[in-house]
Amino acid sequence: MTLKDDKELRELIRKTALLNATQHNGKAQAGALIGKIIGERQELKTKAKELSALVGEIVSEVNSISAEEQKRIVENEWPQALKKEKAEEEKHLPPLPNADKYPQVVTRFSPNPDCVLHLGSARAIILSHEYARMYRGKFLLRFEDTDPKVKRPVLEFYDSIRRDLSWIGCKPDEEYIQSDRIPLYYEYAERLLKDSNAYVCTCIPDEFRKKALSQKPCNCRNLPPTEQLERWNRMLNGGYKEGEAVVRVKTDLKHPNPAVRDWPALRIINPKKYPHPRLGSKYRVWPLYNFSTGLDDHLMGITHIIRGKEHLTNQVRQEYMYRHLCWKYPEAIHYGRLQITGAFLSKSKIVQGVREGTYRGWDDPRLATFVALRRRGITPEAIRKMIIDVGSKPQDVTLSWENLYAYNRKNLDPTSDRYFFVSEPAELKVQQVSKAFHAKLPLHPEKPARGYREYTITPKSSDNTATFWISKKDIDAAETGATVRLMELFNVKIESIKADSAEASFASESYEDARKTKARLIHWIPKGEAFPCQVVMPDATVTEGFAESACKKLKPDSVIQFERFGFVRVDENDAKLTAYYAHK
RNA sequence: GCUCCGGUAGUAUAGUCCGGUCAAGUAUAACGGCCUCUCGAGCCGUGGACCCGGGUCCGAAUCCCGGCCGGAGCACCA
Repeated sequence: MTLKDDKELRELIRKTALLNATQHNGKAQAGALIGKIIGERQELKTKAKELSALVGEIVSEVNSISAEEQKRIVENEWPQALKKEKAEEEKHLPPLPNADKYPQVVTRFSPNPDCVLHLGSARAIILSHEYARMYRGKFLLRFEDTDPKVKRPVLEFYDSIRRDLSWIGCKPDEEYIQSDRIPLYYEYAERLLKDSNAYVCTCIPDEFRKKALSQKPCNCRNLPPTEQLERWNRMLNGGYKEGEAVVRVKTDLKHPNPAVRDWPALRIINPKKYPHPRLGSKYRVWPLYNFSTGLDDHLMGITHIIRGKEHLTNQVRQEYMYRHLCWKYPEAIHYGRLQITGAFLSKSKIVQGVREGTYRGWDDPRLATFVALRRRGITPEAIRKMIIDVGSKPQDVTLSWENLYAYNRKNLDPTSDRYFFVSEPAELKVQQVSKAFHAKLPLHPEKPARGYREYTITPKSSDNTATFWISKKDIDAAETGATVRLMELFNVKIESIKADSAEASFASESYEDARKTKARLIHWIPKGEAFPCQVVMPDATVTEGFAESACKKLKPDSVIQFERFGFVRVDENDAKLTAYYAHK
């Protein structure tokens, strides 16, 4: 039977075409239809050409019908089909490669303790931790502190990293410090030397580089193991000085990437001149990154390495060593660089800025360090969610703060109490207040159970006036003669405006009046109920003003919303309230 | 220069491996409206993208080739 005679198929095409046409201004498109039809009836794949002709025929029939008529037919014959369905799904991480080949997934985060943690490290941390959790595996912390000279570790950062990790919700299951494992690295160095898989190179670096570039071995490479071990001992006992000898792991000298050829594994650092912050002058031979990391990843049973793509060639280098030792290289995921608009995410810039005093400290609001984000009231959940959404792709990403704020707002909005903060206070004097008013302001607009702040406004008996603090911004926006509502209190009519103050008269009490006239709603603080407050903004400038007196009882670290101003985190609260601005 | 990697709306992401129900989904931002005693939240709606050029194919975001753009590595750093 040819397709042309297949009644059922013709009907399917007609239905699909009509549906398609009603969705696209009365004109169905043959290409899209063929896709849909084949999607539903895979067996037609081989007859695509024939099908294409048939679809073309039916489509021109359908397209010649008017749009109204098409719609009528569809509504009559397939009323169900017009309904749109929306599938909602929670985003999770894609599966890890070959996770089922290992008895347990083990991931690691391995920082050099030479700086505090920042958003740039968040990807390695959160993805490694999240994957470990997803597969009920283990997440290890490993301090890579084997360079006492160029990237010297600093004692305070071991602890700050532990704290930051636990704040972000990624507590490690185990912790290792590489500087405690030096004898282990020595053992493997000897083994590689003994097996002629490594050699002690005493060439001056430039000379070696020339040889390597021309794919030739240097004179040290082929010396016998006994000689290598003798040289090794000389490295250890001081027979060579810093820079005079280095252990190299043998690779392929013909490897297309010169950077891979016979890479250095251990070198000498003058222990007197460059003592290690933890161990002092105990060692003079220190492993280099590829050696210690490569060994540890295997020895600690790491199954999945998640790190930046700058490490791609390091994997190639390390794989040579793995072959020498007959080990299998773990799965490795290399993600792209992460930036956030306007912030420096490089350790060197952060360290330099703090040291030079450009920033006030590691938690300066201009920085994207964890401590700075924490101080501003950015929640760990928001950061985690954002990083998980970004995932582990090899593309570079530039995040915008707005994005982070949106995640954070979702966390903060339901839990933050509301208060009034008057920035750059200006005086508002209201006349003709004939009686005392009682204002009851909810702490949260959607959750009355959270309670209220209450203020009684009693006019001065001599002239029936009441005086408030309001923001200069609201004074600037006010117009003489206009009505303004003091939120949850009463409406006033603006009589006169000066630079730093305004006068008004009582207009009415009901909220309905304000709605009818579309009066602006502004926040206020009764004179006498003002509590000095400063808000440190994200650019480190300070906005001075008054918080309402109910804020006196706020505890440091709580995050609140100053209405019509933004979310802030209470930083200090004694004679004066100091808050850090998070975002609108 | 050499060696690698990557390019989907302003931003981020889904889809790419294995071509078809993708005239491209989602979030956020923008815009408009509704709701709300906050400029917050919520709800509804609108606009917005497959880097470019060829090729294969009935059919390409997806496969192939070329180009362009971006990034990383090329340390006795991690």
